Parts: sequence; C-alpha cells; structure tokens
Amino acid sequence: MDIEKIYNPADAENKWYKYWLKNQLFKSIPNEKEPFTIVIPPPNVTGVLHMGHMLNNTIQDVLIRRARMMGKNACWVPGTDHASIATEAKVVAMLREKGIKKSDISRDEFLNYAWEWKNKYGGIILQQLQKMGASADWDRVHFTMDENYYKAVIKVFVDLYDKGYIYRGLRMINWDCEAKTALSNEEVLYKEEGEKSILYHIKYKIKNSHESITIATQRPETIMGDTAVAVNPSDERYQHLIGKTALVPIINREIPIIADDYVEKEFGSGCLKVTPAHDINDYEIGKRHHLSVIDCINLDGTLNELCEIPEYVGKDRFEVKKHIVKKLKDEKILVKEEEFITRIGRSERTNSVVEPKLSLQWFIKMKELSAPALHAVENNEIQIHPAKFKNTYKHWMENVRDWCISRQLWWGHQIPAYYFGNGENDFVVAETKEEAIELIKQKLNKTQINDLEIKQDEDVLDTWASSWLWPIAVFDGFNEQNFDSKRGKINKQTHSEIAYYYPTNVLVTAPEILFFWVARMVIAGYEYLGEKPFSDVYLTGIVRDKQGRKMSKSLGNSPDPLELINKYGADGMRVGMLLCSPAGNDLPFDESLCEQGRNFANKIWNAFRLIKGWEINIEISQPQSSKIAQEWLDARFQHVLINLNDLFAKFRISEALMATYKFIWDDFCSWYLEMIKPAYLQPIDSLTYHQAIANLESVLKILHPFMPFITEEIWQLLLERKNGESIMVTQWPNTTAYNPNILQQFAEAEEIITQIRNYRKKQNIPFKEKIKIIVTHKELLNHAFNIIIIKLVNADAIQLEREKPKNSFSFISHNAEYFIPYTASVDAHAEMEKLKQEIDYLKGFIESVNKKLGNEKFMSGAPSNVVEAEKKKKKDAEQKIKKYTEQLESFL
RNA sequence: GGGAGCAUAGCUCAGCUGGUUCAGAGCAUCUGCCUUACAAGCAGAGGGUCACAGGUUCGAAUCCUGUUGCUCCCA
Repeated sequence: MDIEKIYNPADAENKWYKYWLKNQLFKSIPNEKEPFTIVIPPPNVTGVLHMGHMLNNTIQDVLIRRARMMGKNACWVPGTDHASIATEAKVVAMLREKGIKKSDISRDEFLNYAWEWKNKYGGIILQQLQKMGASADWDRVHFTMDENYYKAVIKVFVDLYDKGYIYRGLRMINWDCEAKTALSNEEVLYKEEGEKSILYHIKYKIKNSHESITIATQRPETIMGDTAVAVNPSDERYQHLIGKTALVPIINREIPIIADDYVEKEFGSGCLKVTPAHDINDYEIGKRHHLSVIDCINLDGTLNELCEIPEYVGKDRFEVKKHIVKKLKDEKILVKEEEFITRIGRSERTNSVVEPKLSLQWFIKMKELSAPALHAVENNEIQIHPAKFKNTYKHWMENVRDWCISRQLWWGHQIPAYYFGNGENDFVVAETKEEAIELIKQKLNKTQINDLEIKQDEDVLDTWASSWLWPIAVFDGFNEQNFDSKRGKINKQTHSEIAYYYPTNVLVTAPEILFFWVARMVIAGYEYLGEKPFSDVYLTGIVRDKQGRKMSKSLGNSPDPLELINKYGADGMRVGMLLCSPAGNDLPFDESLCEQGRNFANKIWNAFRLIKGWEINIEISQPQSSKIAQEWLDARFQHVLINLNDLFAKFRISEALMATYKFIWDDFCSWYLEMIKPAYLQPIDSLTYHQAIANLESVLKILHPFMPFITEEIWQLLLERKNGESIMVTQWPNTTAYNPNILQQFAEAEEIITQIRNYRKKQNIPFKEKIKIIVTHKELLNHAFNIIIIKLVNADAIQLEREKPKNSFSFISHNAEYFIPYTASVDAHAEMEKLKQEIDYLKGFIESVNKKLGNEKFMSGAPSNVVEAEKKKKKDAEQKIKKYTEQLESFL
C-alpha cells in the first residue's frame, strides 16, 4: 500500500462525517441501554462559530463519544437560542439598510422579517459545528422559539403566575433610551478605566434662612426630580441643617434635608441631592425615608412636564443638561465644576448612556423557588467542576434577587398577560386569548364582554426565561399529555423521552453564565420534575488571546475556527483547544497549540504507516524481544487506561488528553515500535505484526474521543471493515489486571538505555558501531529486558566477566553496575573529575540523611516506613560511593 | 465598599489528608543528528529561594498569620 508521508485531514474529515451521518451513528432513541445525555448550551442564532463554542463543543463531543464507546446510549441534543436582544438588533439593522424603520411596521410584519432572518442565518453555527466533528443527534435540533417550545415557555409563565411566583412590580431598571428597552444588568457595560465626568457643585437655598447648602451632582438635569437633600448623619458641617427644608433651584420646590448613612462625607461636598426616580441609590434612600418620586424623564430620554420648566419639556436629557448648567452659572448657583472619573453604564447594544428608570415590569420571586437548587449543589447532588465554583454558586443563591423577566422587544415569547382596562389589576394571565377572555368574564362576573378591548402585553420574556427550560423542553417535557396543570408538575413516568433521558448527565458551559442560565435550569428542573436537570456541570475556561484579553468580535482578536480547521485539521484544532484548557481556568489560546495537535496527528499517521509497511514472513517465529515488548505494552496500556478512566471521571479532560498523548508518543511510538521494529528491509513475524495491529487499534480507541477523524481514517485502513462499521461504536477497552513488575523492569531498562545512549553521544560513537556491555554479577544476565537493551543500543551482547574490566566506562543503575570498554582514547582526567564530584555529592547527601536519622524526635515521630526509606537512601548512597571509589582506583 | 479565588520553570498548568510520585508535565529554549515511519522528526541538555515575611512541626510548595500583586463575582 502506498501511504502518504504526511497526513492530509481535509479529505478524511469530509468523508467520515458524511459516513457517520449516513449510517445514523449519532442518532439516539430510548432503548434498554443506560442513557448518557448532554444538551448543548444553545448558541445564539446570530452567532457564528467562535473559539468559545469550539472549546465548549469539543469537550461535549469528547464526553459523548467516550460515553458511546462505553456502551451507553449517547444522546447529544443540539439547538439554538433565539437571543431576543441580539437578534432583534440584527433584524433592526438589516431593515434599516433596506430603509425600513421598525416603528413604521407592525409587530407581525417585523416578526416575519425576523423569522426570515432566522431561517437564513440561524443554522449556520450548527453547520459549523459539524466541521469540528460534533456527534450530535441532528434529528433532535431544537430552537427556543419552536412551536412546542414557545408553548412551553408560555405555559410555564402562566403556571408560575398561578402559583404566585410571578408578579408585576415597579422597579428601577436599566433603560436604553435609544433602543427603548429595559436592559438587564449584564447588558450594561462599564468602561474599565471609567469615564471622565464633571461633578457640579450647586447651591440650594434653605427655606426661611439666608443660609444655603451645596450639593454635588453629575446630573444637574435631574434636579427637577429631587425630593430631598441628604447628608451623612455624622457630618458635623451639616448637623444644624438636618430636618430643615431646602429649595430646589429654578423651580423652588420645597424638599426636606435628611440624614442617611449612604452619603459619603468625603465625596464631592458631602451633600447629596436625592432623585429617587433617576438613580438606583437615590431610589433606595427614597424608600427608607418615604420620599415621593418625581419621574421627569420620558422613555426616549426627553424631559416631560413634571420637570416644571416648560422650555425643557420634550428636550433630550443631554441637551437640557447644557441649558441648565448655563442657567445655573448665570444665576451664580453653580459654585464649582470638578472633573472626576466615574463609571458610566452604557447599553451593550446601542452604547447609549443607560438611564435608571422606574418601570412596571414582570418579576419572578426567586427565594422560595430557588431553595432546592441551592441545596442540590450544597450537598453535591449536582457536582460543579471545578469545585471552586461551588462557593460562587452558593453565594449567589443565598442572595438571590427577584428576576426581572420582561423585555421591551418584539422578538421572543410575548408575555401572556391580557389587559382589559387601565386599572392596575385589569389584566389576566392565560395561555391563549380565548382562555384570557374566559378569565376576564369570570373576573368581571359577566357572560359577555364584547364591548371590551383586550390587549396582550407588548413585551417579550427575557431569553433566559425560555432557555432555563432547555433540558426539559428539548424532550418536549411540557406537552399537554404529560403536564399536570393542576399541580404544575410534569408527570415524568408517562413521558417516554423525559423518563429515559432526564436528568441529563453533564452540562458543559462557561462560568459567566453560571447564574443566568445554569442556576435557573436547576431551579426549573426541581420545580417541574422535582429533580436536577443534570448531574455534573463542567465549567470551561474563557478563551483569551495571548495578551489575556477575552476573545471577542469587537476586538477582532479571535481567530476564525474554520480557518484553523483548514490549516491544522479538525483533530489538530481540537487537540490544540483541549491541551490548554484545564476546567475553569482562563485559557490563553495560541495557534501553536493547534500546530502541536497537527503534529500529533502526523505522528500517529506515521506509526500507522510504519506498521502497514512491514512485510510479513510466516516462516519466522516471534523474537523474544517482541514478546517482552508485548507483555510490557499490555501492562503499560492497562496502567494508562486506569488512570485515563479516573481522569475522565473527574472531568480532567486536558489531563486525560495529555495522558493519551504521552502514551501514544512516548510509550507506543518511541519505545514499543522501536522494540518490535524489524531490521531494515527485514520482514516481521506474523504474530508480532498482528499484535501490533491490535495494539494500534486499542490506541486509536482511546484517542478517538479527542481526534475522531484520524482515528476513524486509520481504523478503516487498518483492517478490512464492513460497510457501516465505525470506530465510534466500538467498545472502549476494558481494564484488566496487569503485571506491575514488568513496568518496574522496563523502568530499569529505560535508565540503562539512556545511560548508554548518552555515553555513545559523548564519545561520538556512531549508532552503527556495535558496543560491548559487561557485567560482573551473574544475576544481571537474567534481566527480562536485556534483549531489548541490546537491540535499542546496538550492543552485540551483555557479557559476564569475573573481574571488573579496567579502562571502561561504567555506570550504576538500580544498584547494578555496567561497564563499556573504552574503544578510543578517553580523557581519563575528566572521567576521574566526574567521579570525584559524584562521590562528594553523595557524601553530602549521606550527611543530610544522617542528620535526620540522628534526630531523636524524627526517629520517634516519623512513621516507620518513612524512617525505613531514609535508611535505604543511606545504604544505596553508601554502595554507590563504594563502586565509584573502586572505579576511581581503576584509573590509577 | 462586601465576598470568593489565585500566585510553582520563559509560557500554560499538575502536585490529594504535611514525609520516595517532591520539586513534576507539555510547550518553548539550547546542543547534536535529513539514522531506514515521522525534521510536523530523533537523541539529549539546561532551566524554579514553590510571590514575600513570620509561625506551627523532627520535617512545609503543602497547615496558620500577615504583606504584596493579580483575577472574578456582587454593590
């Protein structure tokens, strides 16, 4: 067979991915096997594959492929997330390019465009995942706005409302005046270095007094919303003013001067104007002091009539700011302008300055609902890897806040609340309009309500309020037949898919969404099934560039994963990704890691090429060296396999890969293949050949989860395979008892070989030149690996001689002394110097051991095995000294 | 401001309840080699006051305290 010298991944990848699909090897349907389930963290439909996805999905694929080989019914459910805000922004931008404004079209028209957009671009990322070899069951693709999923989300809203967990309440929210939407905290960005702003010191007159008080603010445009002035209760400067009344400049409204601990004495003038409608802290102060709330800014950022200054009404907040500063200056009320650095919140999407705003929003009460989720992690029912995130999770859960779930957007699940009047309670919550009408009738005690105009809430739900149902909804867990709407629970046993796949096994995701998503899935799982959604949570690292910056589209510092795949192969890329990714740590990604992966692929390819290139001669019998090699490799493989299984169990994926890597490169290629390799152009015996093939097959199996393509390619070429067969459905090797002695013997041989190779190198003895090895102890002739030593260092034999040979290089390995007669002139002086140094070192070593052994406290305090070990160290060192001394003497 | 975590070789990290797995791995670097599977390779080598300062102990990278520096979360 003519095999390419260099592995070419592109062809193999296409070929085998198609083959896997064609033979439905990723497909999972419930059967008698034990399930192993992973639900994908659904990527945004707006997304294209980035390095974070790559890492995340590679890990999932590794886990799922291994589980499949372990004989489980492996089910990896793929899908995407509708990403309310991000997608709506994309669609709005797309429309803008076409010259269409969102405000000019109806909700339905907009949604048509949005669906069109989703259908066109929403699947790209899933196709990209196929390039990296994702073995997901593509018949199970889900989308958070699929018909059934949508219904589930609405059902859950209604259910939680009926259970009393959902309420409508006034809250200070982050408002994006440009996008006219509420933002969650995580959608508000702050520049790391802060932003320059000006702190204005403004004089407020005191009522019935000639005195005034100077407040400091960076938002003079909100003074018309002031309802108090606050000072620190311990601030001596202002003691006498507490309880008096101040006058808001320009409009002269009377407001109290109050004392509150929140005020920092050192900041600004130590005196704070309180504007509860426009600042979150002020809002809290306002609540403590029962202040009124004057909301003088409109949703679009313009001022309204509540500001009491007609010329400002309808003007933008920033424009008003300019006017007001000028006016205050003119009236000499503005006494100081001070530059300072502050954190200004900006909308992630529009970059506009976020306006804190009081608004009626929908909330989920979290305290009670989340209690089981807290306990599940506390008592390790759900394990988080790495465990250090357990604390973070606990802390968040213990201080959980109510969840604002409404978003002022169109793309998403429209809130199923129906209003029939302007009163605060003139609404009902129902899954359909028809049901809503029935409820309204009941509420109003009427049989006909034709005259009423019924309007559904305009807002949609936070995206997380749909994706938190993901592990249940992808199995259609909320369908009518199995959802007990009286209890608000899913009947697990009557639902074949849920009963089989739920709870899933592992969730692989980024630590950033531990709360937004992971915690909430756990909450939903316990609420609807009384059970956790997954047993293990594997938190990946965050992929960063070499400078430690997070990879992001805006920075443009993320390499295109598809290009990396083109360059290094999907397998190479996967290895590169995994090599640098211990769980939960940042991983500074570097392309050279993929290169390492590619090189590794090539290494295996060439091992295959070597074995396949051998010519078999059935006449010859197996040499002893190959027999030993096989025995050793068997033991070594078992040793590694046990370790590997353990690492997988602990989710130490990058270490598992490294263990596999080292086994293949060092043990299999560097040692085993060299041990059995026939002399140049010589044929190999049949037994060794077939053992080598079988060994390579085992190697490919443990490598398959990491490098699916090349392992399939070689596996298929290695032996004749039937159509439809694949390495991915072969059985993961079993662990069996193994002989640890042979590992020890190999370690000894390895040391001897290394010593001899070093000697050759130092003396410049070419490998072709045979050397002689002499021992003086008969039992050394019995070492099992002697035959291998002879082969690998090209010696003619290991000979026994009665006398220690003079004029020889000698070394000690595991208390055995070996001699190699000098072949050329050797610098005797240098050799003696080296021996002397070695002896000096050993003497010092013995000295330190003696100190320990002479220490009575050590002798009585340390366990006996430690004392024994010290004694042995001493003895070994003494023997070495003796031998070196003899050698030294042989030079004289 | 509150909380959590981290600091070990040039880089990325292992190192469990203190003691032969105790200072380790991979990459990078350096030195020889285009040796007959692989130069995307082979054979070797160098490289660390385990952040700093104390303490506990017969014994500390490991436990305790403090200091410094970094990261994350919440406000």
